[in-house]
Amino acid sequence: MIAVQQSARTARVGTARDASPLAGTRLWNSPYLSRDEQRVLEEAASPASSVAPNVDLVREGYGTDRLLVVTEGWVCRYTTTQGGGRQFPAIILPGDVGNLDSLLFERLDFSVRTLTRASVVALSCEQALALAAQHPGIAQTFIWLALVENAILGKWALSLGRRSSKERLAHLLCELSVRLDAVDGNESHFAFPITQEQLADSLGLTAVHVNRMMQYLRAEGLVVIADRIITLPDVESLRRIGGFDPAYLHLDRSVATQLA
Amino acid sequence: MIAVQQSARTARVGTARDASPLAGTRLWNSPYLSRDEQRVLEEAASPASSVAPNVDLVREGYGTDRLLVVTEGWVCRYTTTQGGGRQFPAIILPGDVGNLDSLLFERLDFSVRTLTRASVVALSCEQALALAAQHPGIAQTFIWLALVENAILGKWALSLGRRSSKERLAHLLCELSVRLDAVDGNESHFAFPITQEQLADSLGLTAVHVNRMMQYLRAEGLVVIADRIITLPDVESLRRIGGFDPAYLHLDRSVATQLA
DNA sequence: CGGTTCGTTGAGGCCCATCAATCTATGTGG
DNA sequence: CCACATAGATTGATGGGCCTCAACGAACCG
Repeated sequence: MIAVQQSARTARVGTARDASPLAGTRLWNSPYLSRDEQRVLEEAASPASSVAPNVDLVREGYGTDRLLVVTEGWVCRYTTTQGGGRQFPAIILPGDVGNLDSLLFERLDFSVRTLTRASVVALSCEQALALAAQHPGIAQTFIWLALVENAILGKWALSLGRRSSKERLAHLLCELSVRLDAVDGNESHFAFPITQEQLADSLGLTAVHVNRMMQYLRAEGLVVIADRIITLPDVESLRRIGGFDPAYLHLDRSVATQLA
Repeated sequence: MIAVQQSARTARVGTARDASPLAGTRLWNSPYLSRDEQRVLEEAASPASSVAPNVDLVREGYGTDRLLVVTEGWVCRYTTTQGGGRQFPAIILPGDVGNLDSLLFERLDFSVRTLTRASVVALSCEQALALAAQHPGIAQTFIWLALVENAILGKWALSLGRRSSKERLAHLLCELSVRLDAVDGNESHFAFPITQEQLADSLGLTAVHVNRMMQYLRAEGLVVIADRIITLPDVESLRRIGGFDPAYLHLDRSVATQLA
């Protein structure tokens, strides 16, 4: 099945055959990098290290001197209110950078935490900044990564502020399917290791209500979940419900077309 | 009154005496720019042009070849749901860039619209990118601008997802007072040209409910509004209500300390 | 002075939170 | 291999925060 291959590909970005642990990463696949710049980045990257689920990689108010590039597993950013409420400003999928902010900021204003077991490649911030200063393509890549994050977060804000719970869930599922490159025709199929409570923290809802909305989507035949694998048999309908238009992910010039 | 001077300062970033229309702008005041880089940016900027209130500068799905730097007035980004719901992912204050995304993206995934009469300085995207490639400080400045936008939006997501309407409003007022550099001791005082409907679109609420929460804050003596000027007599209490901590604005290395 | 925008107020209702219990799956130690 | 513990999913009952609809007042303006 194509879908299975895709979910395998998205679950692990780099393969043993690749020269660099960064291979397949958005940082590495950036359309703004020359071969030379790609090579320079590769050399600066540390080997991947494995991290258990539910581990904080960085805590809000603290900093790191390393950029964390996730190559396997799901990671989140989270922030909390004084009352204990938790909200994810981002879900970080294989290939994404977890803490781009560390490039310029001493202290992060969010925490970064693994949702599943994950593989993380580290890159010295100092070195990354120095490389950006020497190589325009690397600098542009960082700008690009930040702008795409921004675009995604902007749509999350729209969901959080103006969409019903059902629409929010549908929109998030559509976004994940596209970001994981798991859309195959009008179907989508990918590993879905996240709990309903974590979904709730992404959507600004309670786990109980996420459960009910998930049941609704299942009853409509728009979502099938089995063995932590999710199938979206009718992506088009789900997109209509969520008001999802993939344009904001700006995949036109990125990895997707590079592979084509 | 110091407060009045501050509100004047924040309402108009550049002054007639400044050589460049960019003067006072976050782009121009970036801590990462050398004098030389500042000068190069100045030369690339067009003179400021005035725009009426409620005018779209760019529409979602379209693009511009110009970076729009707001030097006077308030501007917003907005997105809409299929049902007509509107949400601001950002409020753009004097000194901010309205459409950083245009640097790299053909089409914007939000619209940019004036809330008040505004002055806008344009900067060719092509030229800006070329300058970023030649001048590391300019490239870092763009990264910095994008990361700060991201940090702000992340906190908005926390508000939208997990804070009550009262907390949301308090948090936004605190954020605006700091971004406008209008905090003076435990008081704050600044021009407040935004309607309650526009506030609602920032907060993911209805105008009716914003009105009620505003009344609540006024009744508590935490907000005073007269002649489109807002006064926060007790910033500390307002921050406690909103769970506001200005760290996420990352002002430590920026304009504020540059002026000191 | 009439029109328009914005702020204000009230009544009623719904979406989603809250609280609590049950069920299932997984894992773990004896 | 079973008893038990734990995490996650599910279900039900109840309530509240915010929305919706509607009307009115106030300020501004040509």
